[in-house]
Amino acid sequence: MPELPEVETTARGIIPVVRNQIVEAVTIRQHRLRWDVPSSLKSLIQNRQVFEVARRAKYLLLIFEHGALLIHLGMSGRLKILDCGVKPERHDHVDLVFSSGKMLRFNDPRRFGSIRWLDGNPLDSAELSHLGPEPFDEKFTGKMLFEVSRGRSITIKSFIMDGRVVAGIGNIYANEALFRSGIFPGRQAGRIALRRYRLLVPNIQAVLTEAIEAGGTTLRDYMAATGQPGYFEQSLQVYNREGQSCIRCDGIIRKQIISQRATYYCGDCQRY
DNA sequence: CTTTACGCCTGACGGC
DNA sequence: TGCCGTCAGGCGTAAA
Repeated sequence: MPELPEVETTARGIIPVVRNQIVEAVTIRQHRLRWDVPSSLKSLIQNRQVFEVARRAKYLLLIFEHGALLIHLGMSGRLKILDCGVKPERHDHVDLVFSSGKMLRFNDPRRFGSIRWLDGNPLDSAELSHLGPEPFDEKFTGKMLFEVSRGRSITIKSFIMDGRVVAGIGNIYANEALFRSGIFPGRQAGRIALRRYRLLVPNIQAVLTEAIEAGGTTLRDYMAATGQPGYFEQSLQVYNREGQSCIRCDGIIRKQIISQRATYYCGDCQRY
């Protein structure tokens, strides 16, 4: 499900309910997520205060004084804000109940998501320290992408979806940013010129910003923690538009599998 | 080192 | 109506 804009929307949605709140209770109905939910979770966070909510790549962080809860939504995960006492539904795996009477509930049908505990400063953890810059970080520039890509034969689409290069770009927004930049997704990253990377970076930032402002993209089951769907689907220019006409030229949107992932592009304005 | 293929899971959908 | 194959927004790991 969620890429950076959806995780960011979720983070913003839970801040009013979670920040500065004390964890009163923890319920784990299903331990088996992508990684096992630690059985020590309750003793780690009960009666402790969340003092900040953050996002890094597609991870959500509930930051405590002594460590952080690292939440990943995988493909189908979501968080729900509810009043405590609401009966659980199918795939409601973990509840965090706060002393305010509100509850954060993790639901994930496919269980590709995860909830892990990180001791100490989360940014120093093995889980996060290998990540590249955030797309809005000043270190993320066309020049940087150009330099890091020299000698790489990987496709440009896989390259920008690699979290070690830049954090948080998933399949939908990789497709959209490459379309906006007129770059063929299957082109080798090492064979793209500096001026084209200088075009790509602001286009990545623009599509992510617009998607965040629209509350994300709801294709199947994505919902913000507040229960609101995202409205960016209607702004998608290539994703899921196979066979339809290009919004910019007379071309037709094609679909091709690149690096095992559905890839959409205009056959006319993304030639190389 | 880089690149690719493959699971981990459930549910929705289309074809027969 | 039901069965079966395919596909889905992520990502770590193993293998090449």
